[in-house]
Amino acid sequence: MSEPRYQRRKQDRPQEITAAAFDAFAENGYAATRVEEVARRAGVSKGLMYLYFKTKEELFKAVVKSVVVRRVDALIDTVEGTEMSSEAFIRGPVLDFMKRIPDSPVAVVIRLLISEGQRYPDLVDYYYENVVSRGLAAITRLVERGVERGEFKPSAVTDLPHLFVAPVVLSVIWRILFSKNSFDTDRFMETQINLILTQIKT
Amino acid sequence: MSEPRYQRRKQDRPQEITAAAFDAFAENGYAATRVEEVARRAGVSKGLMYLYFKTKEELFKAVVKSVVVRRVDALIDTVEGTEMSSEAFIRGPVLDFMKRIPDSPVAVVIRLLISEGQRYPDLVDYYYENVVSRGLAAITRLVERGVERGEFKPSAVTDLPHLFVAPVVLSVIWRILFSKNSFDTDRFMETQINLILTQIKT
Amino acid sequence: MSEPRYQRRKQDRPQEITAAAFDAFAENGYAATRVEEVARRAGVSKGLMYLYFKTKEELFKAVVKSVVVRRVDALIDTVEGTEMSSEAFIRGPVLDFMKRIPDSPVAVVIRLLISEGQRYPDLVDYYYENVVSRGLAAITRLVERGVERGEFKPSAVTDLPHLFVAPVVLSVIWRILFSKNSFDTDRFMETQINLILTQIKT
Amino acid sequence: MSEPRYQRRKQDRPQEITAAAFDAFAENGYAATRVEEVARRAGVSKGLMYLYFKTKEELFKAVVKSVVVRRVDALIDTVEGTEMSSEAFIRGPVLDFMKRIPDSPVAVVIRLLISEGQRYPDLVDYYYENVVSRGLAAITRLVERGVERGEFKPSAVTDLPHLFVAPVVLSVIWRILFSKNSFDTDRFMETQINLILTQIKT
DNA sequence: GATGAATGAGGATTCATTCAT
DNA sequence: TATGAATGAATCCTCATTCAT
Repeated sequence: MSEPRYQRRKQDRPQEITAAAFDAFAENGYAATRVEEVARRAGVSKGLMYLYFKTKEELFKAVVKSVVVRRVDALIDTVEGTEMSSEAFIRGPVLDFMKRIPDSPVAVVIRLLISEGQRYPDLVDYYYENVVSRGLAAITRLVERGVERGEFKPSAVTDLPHLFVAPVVLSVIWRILFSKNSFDTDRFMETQINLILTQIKT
Repeated sequence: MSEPRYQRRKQDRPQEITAAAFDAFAENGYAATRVEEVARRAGVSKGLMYLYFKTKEELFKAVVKSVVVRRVDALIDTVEGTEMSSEAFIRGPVLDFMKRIPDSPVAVVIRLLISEGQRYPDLVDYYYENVVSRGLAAITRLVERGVERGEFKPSAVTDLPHLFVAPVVLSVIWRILFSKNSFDTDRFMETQINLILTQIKT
Repeated sequence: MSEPRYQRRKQDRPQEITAAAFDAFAENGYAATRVEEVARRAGVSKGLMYLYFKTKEELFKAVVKSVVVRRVDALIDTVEGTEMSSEAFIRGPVLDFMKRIPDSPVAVVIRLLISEGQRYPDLVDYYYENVVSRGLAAITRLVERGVERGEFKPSAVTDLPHLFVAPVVLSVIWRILFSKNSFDTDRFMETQINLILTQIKT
Repeated sequence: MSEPRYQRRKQDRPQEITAAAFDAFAENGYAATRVEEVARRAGVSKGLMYLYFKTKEELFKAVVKSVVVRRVDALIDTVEGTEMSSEAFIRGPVLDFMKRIPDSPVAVVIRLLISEGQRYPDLVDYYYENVVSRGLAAITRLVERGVERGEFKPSAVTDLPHLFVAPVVLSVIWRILFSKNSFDTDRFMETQINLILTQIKT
């Protein structure tokens, strides 16, 4: 009947724990989440958590690092590999990717970084280097490729990939804070992309 | 350390305390700031603080509410009162206002809301209604006025004032997280405004 | 009827707490004594202890330092100030002092130092310099004075003040460990003093 | 780190574990030594340790009991068996034995007993009966034999074998606490033996 | 027998809040 | 009022001990 209350599952534990911690942090934030609560959600004892993560801080860092990275890499790879026109690529995969972010774990991580980042500068650095910097570089590359191919004309947009990202950031923050006053973030992003492309298309 | 400079008058106390709390929260976040630290900064005893604010939460709410509101109202009033063309108004006062936000207390409040907002929904509501909603309405009105006057053509921008705000939000978040990898947020906002105006101008 | 459960007695607290801690450490040793237990004995809350002593370790150090020092100084002063013959001084005040040690707080401190000293080398150094080294120097001085006065002949005892101290140390350890198999430590010390004096008297 | 060198034989396990525990306790004391650390040093799993010693306390008792006993017996036997004069025996084997104690495991056990003895009175009793009491009896017997043989005259020393032991105890404590301010404990013990023998020789 | 993953009671420490002065 | 000493619930973390494998 009852589950064995004692199971050896060394392989899966770290992920189970970070997953549980992710949920807990997402709901209550880092400071307000008790280690015991994470353990409970992971179906594990408090002590076991400390076998895998030396401190609550380390658990936090593991949680943050466990999210995102793969997704960015995937997108970056596609940029180079695709046969699509730059515009089609932006209106297609890039926009899709952007639209998914506000509902993805990324939004949670952004919230956590904003809340706790000041105390974990190395974590912020990690994120800047692995996600932000590479993401922006990918967009820049995409625009440059459009220029090289004669699809786009040179413009300020080339050094301001932030223009593409701005509506995503606003949408994420909006989702975090004002989910009950939602607005159509998809259309918002589409409109911004339109603005940009209209401007730079040859 | 920092002795109170003069004998403070009682009626200034609450503001002095919220100002001290604002600084402390700005530096360390809400959870990591001790009530005692706020008292020390305000040059006041812990006990006295509790005379003005019944709990740390209440102090937090007072801090958040103490920021921003006046500024938004001022801008909103100007929209109606001005003789300037809509474009000139946007490129002038509005853009100036936007540029100042990332270095203003607003950035701090945004950080605090993102960190702690989940636990204080009424505070988020307060902000939404008094700042966000009214700010966006003001932008919408501005664009509409441009349309009425024949300066702008009707477009999606009318119901997406968020387009104006997006670069501000990104800049704020950037300042909070990546201040050491700064980029030219002024030029960023100008470029976005350009994008929008180019599109909607008749 | 009931004692007020909340009393402001800033002046006395540190001593009350170290006194309570001394008793608790004496009974159970450092590691086995809970901070809460010390607080209970001091009639004080756990939290208050941390107002006066930042950690349990610091409390421990304060306890150790609170004992002994005055006594050693007093004896040392007397050595120089007295008119007594060296022999009379040794058989009188010195022997009395020695006899009292095994039942004094010093015995407790010695036990604590032996138990925990390895982890607090600075505390051991403190004791060596303030108690051991000065105590031995005082004895050496006493013997030298006897030689100068022609009461004693020069001998190995001059550089081995430890000979005077050895029975005290054994008595202390005995008291700590074998109090239920007590032996006459007073007579033991007298006999040792006799041995020494018989040997060095002119 | 330290791989077990050979496939150990089962019958050696308990001794290997107590030896490892002895080293660990010697370095860090009982309370500060983790069972896991002992297991690691013994090249054995934690679980296996609990097969041999039901609790950490039991292991501690085994460690304490594993030391010393044989040496005392050996010395006691020699007292009766020897052809040497009492003085020669004391200045020879006995003094040698004494000199070796401060650097021997006995010093560690003394420290452990002083630290933890209060909680393990049966262990202290065990030590008193098997080591202290018998050791002192052996010295008493030795002196008595000297008296019987006309080498020594009757004196207080007969019932104060502690006089022989005192410098050993001081040396042990000194070694434990002040090893960095070492002094010549060998000469110290010799001088004490000299004092005693000079006094009691016929 | 062995292992070491898993458990959870126990203990140090923090800090918002109270209240005697 | 004003103070800051005093309180104690809350929470992180450790480590002896157990037990599935």
